[in-house]
Amino acid sequence: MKEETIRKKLNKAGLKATPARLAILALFAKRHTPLSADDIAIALKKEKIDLVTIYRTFASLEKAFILKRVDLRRDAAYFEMADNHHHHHLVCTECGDIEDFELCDIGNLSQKILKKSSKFKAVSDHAFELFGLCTSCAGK
Amino acid sequence: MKEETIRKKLNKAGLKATPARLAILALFAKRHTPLSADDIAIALKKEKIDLVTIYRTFASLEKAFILKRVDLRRDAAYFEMADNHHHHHLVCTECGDIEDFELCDIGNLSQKILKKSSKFKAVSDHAFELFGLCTSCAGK
DNA sequence: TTTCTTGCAAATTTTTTGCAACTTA
DNA sequence: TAAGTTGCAAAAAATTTGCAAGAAA
Repeated sequence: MKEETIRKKLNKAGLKATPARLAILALFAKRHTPLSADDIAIALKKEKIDLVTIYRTFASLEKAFILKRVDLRRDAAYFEMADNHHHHHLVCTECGDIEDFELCDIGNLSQKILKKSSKFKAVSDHAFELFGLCTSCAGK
Repeated sequence: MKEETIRKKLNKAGLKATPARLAILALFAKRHTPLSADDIAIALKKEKIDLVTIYRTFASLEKAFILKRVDLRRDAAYFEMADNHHHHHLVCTECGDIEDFELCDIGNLSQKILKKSSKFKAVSDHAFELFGLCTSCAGK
């Protein structure tokens, strides 16, 4: 993703295009896998971005729907670009390896569920991840 | 759930039926909502179960498939009885309120996804939660 | 009695807050 | 310049570890 695109995105959200945000978003755009605060600190150690800044960036970009949280059942919080083509993850419970998949019928499903619900009025997002064994871990 | 049932479950898993485990599982059986370590410590404060014990109980019961982890996008880890009728959650992003739903086609879906996968051999579990607004928060 | 569990203290790890200095628009 | 951001230090919260004492099978 071009820096210009990222700047526009931030702008539209009313967020300033600071070096930290640009670097973090560029990293998310380059890597197509969920990243934790620590992952980012390590990958951008040359840029020396404070962990606090990374956490605050997560918070502001999540609120702006630029990043989205991904549940990997790990210790730390993971995020991903929100605008990538809609997809979810197969997660290996043994080695943590991740594969994306796009097949996701959940838009329909969630409308059905919402209709049946007595307490909910709207659904804005969903978590959908599959946990299992990758070929190499299953072989062991 | 009767204590006898719980004892059997633990037994079958090769785990000892200690007071802490019995109390924790009884609580999970009574409340039908996901609970964090803290929730349990508070609910069972009369029993004075150490937080460390609760975390260790989570670990052993999760491994034994007696408890399962639930992703609520909160700060702490939440668990639930694993054997309850299969269900998932609508989670209000505003107030945290939870409603269960049972409609879940994911068994089929995950087989389809697995077939298409190049790296995965088996899927043993899935996370599927919907995030949105409950009626009362949507009204605000 | 043997093995598994617990509690306590202490350490780690993850995430958040306060505040002054500094950038971006 | 005004509003939003960052880094640093410190705190808070969540989770884990070591070890000796205690309980279950």
